Amino acid sequence: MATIQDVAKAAGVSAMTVSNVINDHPNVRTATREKVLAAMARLDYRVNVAARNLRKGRTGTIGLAVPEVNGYYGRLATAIIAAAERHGLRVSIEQTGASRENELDVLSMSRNRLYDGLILSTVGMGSADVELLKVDYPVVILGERIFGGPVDHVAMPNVEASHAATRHLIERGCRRIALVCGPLTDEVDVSSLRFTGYRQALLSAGQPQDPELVQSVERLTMRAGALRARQMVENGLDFDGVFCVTDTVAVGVLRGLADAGVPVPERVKVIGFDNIEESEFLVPSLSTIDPDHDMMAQRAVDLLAGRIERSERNGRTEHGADREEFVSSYSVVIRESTGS
Amino acid sequence: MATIQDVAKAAGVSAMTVSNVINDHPNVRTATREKVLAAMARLDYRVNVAARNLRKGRTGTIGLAVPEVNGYYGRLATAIIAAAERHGLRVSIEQTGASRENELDVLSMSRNRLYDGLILSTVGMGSADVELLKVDYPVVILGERIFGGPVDHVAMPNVEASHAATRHLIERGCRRIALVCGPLTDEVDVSSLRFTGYRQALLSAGQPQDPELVQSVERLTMRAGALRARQMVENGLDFDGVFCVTDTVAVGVLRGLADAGVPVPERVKVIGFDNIEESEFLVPSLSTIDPDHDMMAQRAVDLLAGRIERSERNGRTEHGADREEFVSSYSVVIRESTGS
DNA sequence: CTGAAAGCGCTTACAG
DNA sequence: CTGAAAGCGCTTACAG
Repeated sequence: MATIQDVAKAAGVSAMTVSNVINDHPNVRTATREKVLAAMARLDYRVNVAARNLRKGRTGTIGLAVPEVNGYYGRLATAIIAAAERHGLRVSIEQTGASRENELDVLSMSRNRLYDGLILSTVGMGSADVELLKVDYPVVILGERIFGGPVDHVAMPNVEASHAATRHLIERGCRRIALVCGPLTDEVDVSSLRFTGYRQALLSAGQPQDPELVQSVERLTMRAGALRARQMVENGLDFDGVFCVTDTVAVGVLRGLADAGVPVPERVKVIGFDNIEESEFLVPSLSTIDPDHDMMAQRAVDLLAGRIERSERNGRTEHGADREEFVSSYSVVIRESTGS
Repeated sequence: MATIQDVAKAAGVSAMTVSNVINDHPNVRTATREKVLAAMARLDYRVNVAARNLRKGRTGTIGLAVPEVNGYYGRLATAIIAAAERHGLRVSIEQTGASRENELDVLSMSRNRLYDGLILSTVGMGSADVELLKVDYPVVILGERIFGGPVDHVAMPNVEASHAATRHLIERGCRRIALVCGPLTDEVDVSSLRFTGYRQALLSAGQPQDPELVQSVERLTMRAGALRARQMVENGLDFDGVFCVTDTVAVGVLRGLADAGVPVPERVKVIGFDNIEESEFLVPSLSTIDPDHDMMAQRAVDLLAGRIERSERNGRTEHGADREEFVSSYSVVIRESTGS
């Protein structure tokens, strides 16, 4: 593997001049540049990024920590990679498996200067862990659970959008609306926030809040949704609408209702949240909330890139003061499952 | 940011001893080790990975180049990240967008020693590009299109599994089986290979091969599948079975048939390929081919890790001679769409 | 069991 | 427009 020294020798110039050519610095005579380029081609020279990183103190790579690279997070990751590319940044993906421990691990790993910054999708960490976000490199939180922390935050309008989804069911004539959600906690997680929006909508409409209608499943998977929907029908639960806190679990709910012989939307109307790709093509197609994923991704990367630039100029990562909280826009997508 | 020198000074030892502690080398007295660990904790020391990489000549990171991180490739990426972790390797994902150019870009980028090796999912490159795979670092090809190349290769049993899928439809009584596939080429791409399996099955069963039944769409998306299925019915095409070359396009086909009022499986039976997560929960649930993704991922990473180790020992990446070609196993998953 | 020193391959003030 | 040299922060033969 040829080094910059080899090229310098072959071209009859100094290493610095080779470096100048590589980095497109202006002060190189055309003739010199060409000599160097020829030597580089001849020796099949490739810059050693590890050496450059060490010298520059940055790697040009950001970390993206998500629970997994599937479904919703796959879509998000795709958007983030695209946005990072526009900033000339590479993305390295870490899977956290939604565990608090792994999320914290990622935080201390990245400190190793492997990444110039980190986009962390918090699912396991709670607001009690806010202090641990005070690391000495740029971090952007993407998701719920941590608000008012020491770093930039990009989130969805969970409460408002859930309110709108539930209201949509009410407007379609539903009077007994079930909620299928994950475990409800005191934390500001996805399920709890969307539950709040659901409750608010019922309240605004003057509908009674029957605890039996709140169907919490352990994990928001298709399988869990299918199982729970069947149980709801078998147990004789009286309901004519379902707000599912994710499209993924809604796919299962639609399946479970079909298994139980309940026609959607005739007898029960269903709405989800996320607008994953398949929602449009299910039978019946799934009404849902469409948060602006691309904008969230773009924003998260922009914020991080800004932090990286500033911390480079200052030599320090600042905390507190000027942090940003961005909430994306959303729309209600009306399809067959709510009787479009 | 504390360096190893700072720690050495604080602990009253040499940098080398600190290094020995960090890397768990045996020859350190317990008392010394503890002094060093205490100093590390006090200074909040984190190893500088860039420096270590430069010194070691490797990064502990492998590249994974896939068209996108969604659907099928998301699942694969998840499995690969898990497998790499077992080898102590980090994974950096590059999106190629299925273009030949980007795939070639990734090949030359990684040469920059950013990655210790590369898993490349070829979708755009063709067999004409085989020579370009002769790079001086370990590469494993994951996918079709390039067989007999200079590097290890992990593939699916496309022809055999497609044969089995089609035979399943025949056994269910289908006599006019349509194929929904991508563009058919002379290359060994997914569509062409699966088309071959389809044709073989028809041949074995003594069924006529009607070119009208081969429905090639530009891109294998849900939308394209839905549109094409509707057109097939509207155009009065006579068919009682459909083999879709991917589950993704099959989701669309099921939707399109529903739009056209064609009951599945009563009038038309449908089978896909890939066994993506949602296939089980569609209405009707989708019969499909389940290739062993986890095994493919595991195998690809094992092969790459082996190459990395050997090229480290030899200081050279060998080509040709001992390359491996691994074909995964598969099973036919029978569900409602073929009238289970 | 521990240390002094070289060197991995770059980039960048500083000179000229 | 070009060069000599220092230094980024590690690891590792080589000594002792």
